[in-house]
Parts: sequence; C-alpha cells; structure tokens
Amino acid sequence: MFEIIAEPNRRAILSLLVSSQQSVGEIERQLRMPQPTVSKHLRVLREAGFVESTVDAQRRLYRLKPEPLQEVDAWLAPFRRFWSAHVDALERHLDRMDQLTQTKRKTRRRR
Amino acid sequence: MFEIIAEPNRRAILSLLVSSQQSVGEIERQLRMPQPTVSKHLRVLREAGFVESTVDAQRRLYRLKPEPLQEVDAWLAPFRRFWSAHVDALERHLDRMDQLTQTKRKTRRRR
DNA sequence: CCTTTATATACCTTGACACGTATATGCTCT
DNA sequence: AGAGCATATACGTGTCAAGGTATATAAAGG
Repeated sequence: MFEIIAEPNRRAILSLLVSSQQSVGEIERQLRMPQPTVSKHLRVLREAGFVESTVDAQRRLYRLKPEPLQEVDAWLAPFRRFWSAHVDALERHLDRMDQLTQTKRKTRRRR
Repeated sequence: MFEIIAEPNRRAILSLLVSSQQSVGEIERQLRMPQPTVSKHLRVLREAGFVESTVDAQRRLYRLKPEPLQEVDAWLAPFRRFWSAHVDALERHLDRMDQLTQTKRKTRRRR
C-alpha cells in the first residue's frame, strides 16, 4: 500500500483522478507521460485496489476507490494524536509563560 | 517522504516512537531487528526529519518529529474530501430509496 | 588504561522496480 | 475486411535501496 503511493507518477495519477474519472489518454496528455508508463502504473494501482476501470468503447475510464487511501489515513491516526498532544503541550507551556509574565507586563495573550 | 514510510521496518520504528522516545538498543530488542539495520533506518528517518536524537551518555535517544507525517496527512486531505463526498452521495441515495419505499411499508430508516 | 557497552559506518551482494522500445490486443468506422 | 486509434503487455536494461557481515568510533566503569 505504502509502496504504491511512494511512486511520484502514481501519486500524480491519483491526484488527477480525485477530481473526476479519466481515460488513459487523458492522463497521458495531462501528465506528459508515455502511454505504456501510464498503463503500467494504472495496472499496479488497479491491482492494489486504488482505482477501478470501466470500458467505454476503445477507452478505459479509471476512477478512484477510497479504501486503500482510507487505510493510509487510519495508519496516520496515532500520529495525529501524537502531534495534537504536542500542540496542547505547547499551548499549556505558553499559558504558563503567560502566567509568569503577566505580573510584569500587564498584557495577556489572546486565546 | 513517501519513500521513507514505504519501508515496513521504518514504519515499525515510527509506531514505536509514537508512545515515547527510545534508545537504539530498546528499538533493536522490541523489533527483533539487527542493530546496524536499526541504525541505518534511524539515519534515514533522521535525515528526512521524521525523528531527532539526543545524546544520553553512550546511548542516543530518538523521538518523533511531527512535520513530515503532517505533510503526508496534508497530501491526503483532497482524498478525504473525495471519500466523504461519496459517503454523502450514498446517504442521499439511501434516503431517496427510503422516500420511495416508505409509502409501501410504513417503517422508516433511522437517521 | 583496558574492557565492555552502545551506536555508527563501510563494503558487498542481491533483488525489485521503473523506464524505454517494440509489439500485441481489441474496438470502431468505412 | 482493413485501417486507424486506444490500451495493454513483453522484454531487456540500469539503478537504487535493503540486508548481512565486519569494523570503526566513542563513552563508561573497573
């Protein structure tokens, strides 16, 4: 999963698809990427469940599937807790600084 | 950035550090990973700004830095919008189904 | 000082993967 | 049926990164 989105071209493709579905040719043109490259990355993305495709005559329309990226999001959850805890700690620290300094200069930090 | 967290051992190290700072040896033991491997991954993580270290006698204590993972989180933002839009669409769809069926059977989906 | 402990680095080998080029598959339209 | 377009796949090549083993650096303690 993480290996998949480690590849810059694949991330570019995913970012393209977030707005709407696209054919291979459209992706190829917008990203200025040789067609076999696009097809191969799409294959990887499809097999990993990041995208799915439907047939439209000779074209294939690719669109995003949410699940894998949601798992990435889920993996990030503990870290989000970590850094928001840090912001809290920083705020408490600043508040304490505030307590200490407000006796000297009579201004107060806004909340 | 994405390349960094694509490596499973590095993700394991990051997950360890989310609870509290750890020395190289502690990481080595908890993850059952040879020491040079740990050191090399920590170097990569440090140079990419995912962790920082302080010296404690012969030990080095490594702790998380939030910024890089926050950037990953930021990259995910558009996709979060994408899939919550989809949940919304699904809900609207179910509500419409509800409208259509409630005339036949007199029960109503709970909100 | 010398040994032990903790961590970092050097070197080598191996495997995976991304790319380019060429070619195959498949659909459409005349 | 044949030409042309859209997409997929096959193959050969180069690069890079991870792992293992050995060794270097450095601090602690007797």
